[in-house]
Amino acid sequence: MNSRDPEATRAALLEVAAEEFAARGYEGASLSEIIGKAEVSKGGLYHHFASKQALAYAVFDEVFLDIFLHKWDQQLASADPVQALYDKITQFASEVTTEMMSVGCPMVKMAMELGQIDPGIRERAHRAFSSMREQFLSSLSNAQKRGKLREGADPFASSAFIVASFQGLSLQAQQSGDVDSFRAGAGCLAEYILSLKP
Amino acid sequence: MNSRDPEATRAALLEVAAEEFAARGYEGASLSEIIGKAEVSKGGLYHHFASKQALAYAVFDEVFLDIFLHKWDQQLASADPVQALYDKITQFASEVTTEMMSVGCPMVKMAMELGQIDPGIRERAHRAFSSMREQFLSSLSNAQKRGKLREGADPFASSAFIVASFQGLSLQAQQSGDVDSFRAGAGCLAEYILSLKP
DNA sequence: GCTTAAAAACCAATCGGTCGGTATACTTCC
DNA sequence: GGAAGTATACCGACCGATTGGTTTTTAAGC
Repeated sequence: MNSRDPEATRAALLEVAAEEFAARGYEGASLSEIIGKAEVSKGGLYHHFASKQALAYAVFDEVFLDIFLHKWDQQLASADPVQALYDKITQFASEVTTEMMSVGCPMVKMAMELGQIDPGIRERAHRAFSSMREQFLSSLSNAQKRGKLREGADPFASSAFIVASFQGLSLQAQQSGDVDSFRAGAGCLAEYILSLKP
Repeated sequence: MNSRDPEATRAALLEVAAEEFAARGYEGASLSEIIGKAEVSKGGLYHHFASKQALAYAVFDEVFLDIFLHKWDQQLASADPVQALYDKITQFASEVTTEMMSVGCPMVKMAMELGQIDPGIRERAHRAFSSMREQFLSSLSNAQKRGKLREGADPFASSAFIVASFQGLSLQAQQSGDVDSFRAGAGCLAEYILSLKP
């Protein structure tokens, strides 16, 4: 990586760092390992990032956050988001394998490890969840206006519940490794979503 | 702590280690810090625990697991567990404060950090979730026999869903710090639980 | 030729872990 | 019951390795 291409160098560092942080956590990840895999020297890393913390912030903002915030884009943009969410979840539940479950969301993992310690991460996590909730709220509110969501349903509450439930199911699946209970639980969630239809 | 009381020494180490692991994570916690707060020497620690990993296993088994597995004891042992769960969740949602939300379950945190890396932790987490699911399943199945759970309900699926949803809500609350959306989400969960009544 | 990306050597601090040794307690034997 | 021997509990100096981070040097590109 001595081809003097700053953007490529930065991107390589960001990519490898994201892998390492996701796999070993913030404290567990070592800069030596990162620069080794990215084939960048120590000086190169510290030219682009002021500290390990700054690197983590960049990974959070530029890698993890994107994955997190665009997970439901397609469903929420649909003309009938309730139906789209139902379809996606039932489909996902039927296709899921043990390997898929073991991954987990890197954003959540980093927020969990550092949220209590690092105000910067806490703030970022807060913003991320707020954004996702707003996405759902906006989509479901519009759906309600178009008559695609039951009149009595509370879009705000439903948003919070759906997001949290899915996250909980994923987390439990990841830590438990039990496909059957994930499928069963996801079935209940799908059922709940269906109950939101008019 | 040179009063030669092995059990007390061990207990002190376990207690402090639990705090440190919960606050800073496994990698973030330092043995020097732990022995400092517990007022035990390095040799004392390594007399009781073979390694940092062994200490973490002990904390998991003897501290975190208990908290995790007995959280719903009272509700599940009730004559009408569905109603008891509903009551507990609505009560909790109404009483919850920002400080309470920021804690999070230490077992889940440790499982999240080490589950992908350490087979011992992965196995323990798997057992923990299985146990909790079995607790719910057994309680709900019995309730169904006694006519306290709707005939058409699936105790297995409902167990998985309730546990996962509550975990997801807690996690989102912890990372987001938003009391309102937790309350709203918990309201939906309570509503779902109520729908399981005959 | 000046700026800047990247490399390389280097730093103090801290990490988990080891080890020789000491003080206390429990057994054993006379 | 007291001496001797053994096991346990604990101490703290020390270890090599590694950590995140800094400084110095090299070299590429407008």
